[in-house]
Amino acid sequence: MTDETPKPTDFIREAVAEDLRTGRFQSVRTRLPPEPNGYLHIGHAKAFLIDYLVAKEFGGALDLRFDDTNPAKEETEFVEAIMEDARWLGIEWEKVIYSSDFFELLYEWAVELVKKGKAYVDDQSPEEVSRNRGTLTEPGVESPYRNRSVEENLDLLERMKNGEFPDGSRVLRAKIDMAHGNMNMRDPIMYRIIHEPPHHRTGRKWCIYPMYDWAQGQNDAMHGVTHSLCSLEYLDHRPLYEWFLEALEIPNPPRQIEFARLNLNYTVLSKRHLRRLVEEGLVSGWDDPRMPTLRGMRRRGYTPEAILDFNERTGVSKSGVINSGMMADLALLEACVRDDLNRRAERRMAVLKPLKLVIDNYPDGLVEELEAVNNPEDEAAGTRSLPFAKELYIEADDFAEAPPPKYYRLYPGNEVRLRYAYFVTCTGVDKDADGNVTAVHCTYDPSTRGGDAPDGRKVKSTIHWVSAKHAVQAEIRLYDRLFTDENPDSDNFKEYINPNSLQVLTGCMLEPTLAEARPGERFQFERQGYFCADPDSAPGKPVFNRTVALRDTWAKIAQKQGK
RNA sequence: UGGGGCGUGGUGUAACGGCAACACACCGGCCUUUGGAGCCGUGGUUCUUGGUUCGAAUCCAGGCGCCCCAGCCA
Repeated sequence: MTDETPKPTDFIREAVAEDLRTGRFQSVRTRLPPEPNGYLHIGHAKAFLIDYLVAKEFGGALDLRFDDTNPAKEETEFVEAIMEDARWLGIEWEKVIYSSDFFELLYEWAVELVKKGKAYVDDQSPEEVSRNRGTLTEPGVESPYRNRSVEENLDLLERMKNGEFPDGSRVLRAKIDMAHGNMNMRDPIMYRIIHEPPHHRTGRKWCIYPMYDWAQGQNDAMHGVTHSLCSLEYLDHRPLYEWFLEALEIPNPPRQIEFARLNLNYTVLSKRHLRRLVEEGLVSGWDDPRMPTLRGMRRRGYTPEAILDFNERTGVSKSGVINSGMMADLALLEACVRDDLNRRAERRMAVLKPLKLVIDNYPDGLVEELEAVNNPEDEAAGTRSLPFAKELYIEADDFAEAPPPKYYRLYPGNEVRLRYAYFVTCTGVDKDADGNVTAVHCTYDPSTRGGDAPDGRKVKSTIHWVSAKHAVQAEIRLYDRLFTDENPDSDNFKEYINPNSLQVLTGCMLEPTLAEARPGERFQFERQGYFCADPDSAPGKPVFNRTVALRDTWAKIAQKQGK
C-alpha cells in the first residue's frame, strides 16, 4: 500500500491515513448501516460513497450491515431496494450482514456488563424514565431500581429475554451518570421489550431488542469494522459509543468519525417528508422523476457518474449549518449531469411544441437524406441520416412574428440555418380566423445544402427541425424543481410545492431514429436539454423525461427584457 | 440557562504560521452549423474584538451567530 496510499483530501481520509501510519489499525473496514425502512436518496448516496471510497482508497472493504434493531419499523422489501440502488450507483461491498446476526453475542455482552455492575434492569414506566432523565439544563434523577443486586438484574434480564414481561414494563440500562451534561450518558437504555410485530429476520425468537447506541459499536467490533463513519448528529453519541467498548474491554476498538450530511436546496430529504409526498399523492411514487431518491433520479435520467461527480464536488466537512449538514446547490447537481451527458449523450432533433414550416420553393414529393453528427464531443459516435422534405416542423418558440430585441431566429424577412440542412428565409405566415399563426412559409437556398453558404454569408441562428411526414409523435415530460423555496424541509413544506414541477407535452415531433428508444436511453435533444426514455414508452410511442435543460442564455436575455 | 459541533465570495470545499485557491451560480467578453459545449475576465477587510508573532483564515482569550441533543427511533 506504500505507493498506493492516497494523499488525504479531507479530514476523514487524514484520520484513516494517520491510523494506518501509527498502527492503530492495520487495515480498513467500513460499514454502512441503513435502516431498511425507506428508499435511498441523494443524501444517502453521499454517505454510501464516503464509506465505499474511503475503504477502497485505502485497500479495505465496505460491508453492508442492515440496522434492523427495531422490528416495528423495518421491512424486507426495502433491503432489496437499497441494494439495487446502491449497486446502480456503483457501490461494491464485501459482506451483507444484519445487526440481528449479532443478537446472541450482544446479549452475552449485556450480561457481562450486568455482572460488572455497569448495567441494570429498570422497572420504571416509559413516562417515569422520561421524566427522571432531567432536561438540558437540569440533572436527571437516579432510578430507584438503579442499585439492584447483580443477581436480581441477571434474573430479570433473563426473564425479559424469555418474554415474561409485557412491552414497556422494564428496560436494561447502562449505569453511567444521571447528571451528565450529555443526555446520552444519563443511563441510556440498552434493551427494550417488544413482542409485536415479529422481527423480519429473527421472527419471534427475541422479545428484547437493542437500542441503536447499544448495538452500533458492539456490532462494529464484532465484525471487525475499523472506522465507523456516520453523520454529525451522532457526535454526541460518540462518548457512549466509546464507553460501551471500554466497559467491555474490547481490544482495538473501532473508531467513530462524523461528517456533515448532505442537504439539497429546493427539495426535502427527510424520510418523513418524502413519505408524505408519496402517500399524499403529491408525486406519483418513490420513483417519480422529481423525487431526490436514487430511483427517481435514475428514472429522470441522472447517471451514476454524475452523482459520483456531485459527491466529489461537494466534498467532506464537519460544518453542519442546516440539519447537521451542508446545503448543496441543486444547480451543481444539474451542472454535473450536463457535464457527463454532454460528453456521452448522442444528439437528436426533437420538436417539443411543433409549428409547421413550408418551404415554398422546395420540390413537392422530394425527400433528401442529410447527414447529421451524433455527438460533436465524441467523433466515435459517428453520424446518422435525416430525411428532409418540403414540410417540416420547427419549434414554435423559434418563430416570432414580431421579434423582440436580440432575437436571432425566424421572423419575416430573416434568414436562419436549419441544422445540417439549408438556409431558409421567412416569407410569410398562414393564420386562422382568430389570427393565430398556423404555418410559416419560407424559401430555401439550394446552394446551402448541409448548412454552409458557398458565398460565405453567415446567419445568426441555427434551428432544429423534423420532417413532418417522417416525424414520430411522442409524449415529453418536462420537470422543474419540486419546491419553490430554497429550504422547504419543514412541517409546512406543502406550502412550497411548485405547481409547475411537471408539464406534460403531447404531440411532440421527433426525428424517426427515436421511434424505438429503449427505456433508460439518454439523448440530448438539440438546443433543448437532456432526455431519457421513460419505462412508459411503447414501441413507436416513446415517452421521454427531461433530465435537465441545456443552459439557456437566451432565456436570461428574454427575462431581462421583462418578457 | 447544560453538553457538543461549526463559522472562508451567493453555495460548497481548499489553503495545516508565509501572496486566500478551485468548482457551481452570477455578471461581462471571445468563439460557435446547438443562444449548447469551449475559452477569457469581474467579484472576498476569511463572524467579531483583542492578544501572541517579523508575519495569523490558521495559534490564544473573550464575544456573537448557526446547528445537534431531553424516543423504550436510527
